[in-house]
Amino acid sequence: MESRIDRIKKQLHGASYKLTPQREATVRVLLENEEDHLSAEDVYLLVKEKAPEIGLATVYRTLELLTELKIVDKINFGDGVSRYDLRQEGAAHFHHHLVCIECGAVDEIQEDLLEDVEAVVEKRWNFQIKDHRLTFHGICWRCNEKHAAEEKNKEEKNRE
Amino acid sequence: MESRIDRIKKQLHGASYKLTPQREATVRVLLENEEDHLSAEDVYLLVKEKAPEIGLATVYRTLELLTELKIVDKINFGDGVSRYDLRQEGAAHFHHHLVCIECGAVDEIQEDLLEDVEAVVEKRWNFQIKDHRLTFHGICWRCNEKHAAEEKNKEEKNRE
DNA sequence: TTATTTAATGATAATAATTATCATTAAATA
DNA sequence: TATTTAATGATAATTATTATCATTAAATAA
Ligand SMILES: [Mn+2]
Ligand SMILES: [Mn+2]
Ligand SMILES: [Zn+2]
Ligand SMILES: [Zn+2]
Repeated sequence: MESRIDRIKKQLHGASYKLTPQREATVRVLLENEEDHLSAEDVYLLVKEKAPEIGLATVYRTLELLTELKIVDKINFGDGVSRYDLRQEGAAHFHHHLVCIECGAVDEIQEDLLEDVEAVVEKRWNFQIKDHRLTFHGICWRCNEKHAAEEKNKEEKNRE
Repeated sequence: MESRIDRIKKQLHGASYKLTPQREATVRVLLENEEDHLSAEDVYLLVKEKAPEIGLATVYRTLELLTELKIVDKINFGDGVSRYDLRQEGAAHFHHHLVCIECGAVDEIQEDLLEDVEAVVEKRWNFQIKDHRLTFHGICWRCNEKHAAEEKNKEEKNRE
């Protein structure tokens, strides 16, 4: 974890930026909530708990900077706010997302899965792919299981 | 074209909405600019040319309605505005996009390409896919060709 | 038809996310 | 130490979108 911070520090230095206390606090919040998809406001509130003097503008600026350096990815799930997602270290591409239209959960797919598709796109459309965004909208495994259980229950009642 | 409007009219009626003159004017603008990716404001300005009395709120409402009925898809390319895209008639899923990071062009891929990936996601993640968004970011064929031409030019100069 | 209810519209106010501004502070450098 | 530069925090400005509400159009009932 500390090493992760160190590596991010080096990435910043490499682009001649400093890891100021505010920036570090922001990065820590992102690391501590890696599985979430926080908005700038979300990050701001969490950072404030540990560094109450920080300003919202600084959080926006830091998130913008981290996006520029491809340390985080900015993503929009269509709810009117941008969300920020730590990129897996060394990942060539952004990971994929599963958005549940029933419960709102957002799950992640770290596997690439797109290698073949990208090969086709690069060749057939002569498009040099640098990154991508792939989001599936549908019903998550939790909701699916819940429905299956309900279904089973109903059948049992019917048999009585 | 007229038949396309008629079918949309029927879709609206099927959900007990009317195709009012304002709604029709909005749909026509979308049909006439099918290859574009217009924002609500863009649509508003274009509709105004033919139906100057229309209000911005009505355009927003119409676009929302059309999205609900899956006649258009709402998409966000990360530039802070929602864009509206007519769905291909009878298409199960939204088409894909190629966003050029050099010239800003947005091209479309109508082919599915994701069948295999979706089969994997449905099975391995027990996720019931209803729709998706897939956008590639990179360098478009026009910019690629331009670079190739420049490269060739430079080589020729060198040989002299 | 005319009266009445309902749906849709247009103008505009309100909201909310993001960006810009600017004075202040911290850090780096001379 | 003095000076330049980078970063910050407060807050104003901007902008896309949504909410409100009076008015109009359409559908329906009488
Ligand atoms: Mn994610
Ligand atoms: Mn499109
Ligand atoms: Zn769910
Ligand atoms: Zn291009």
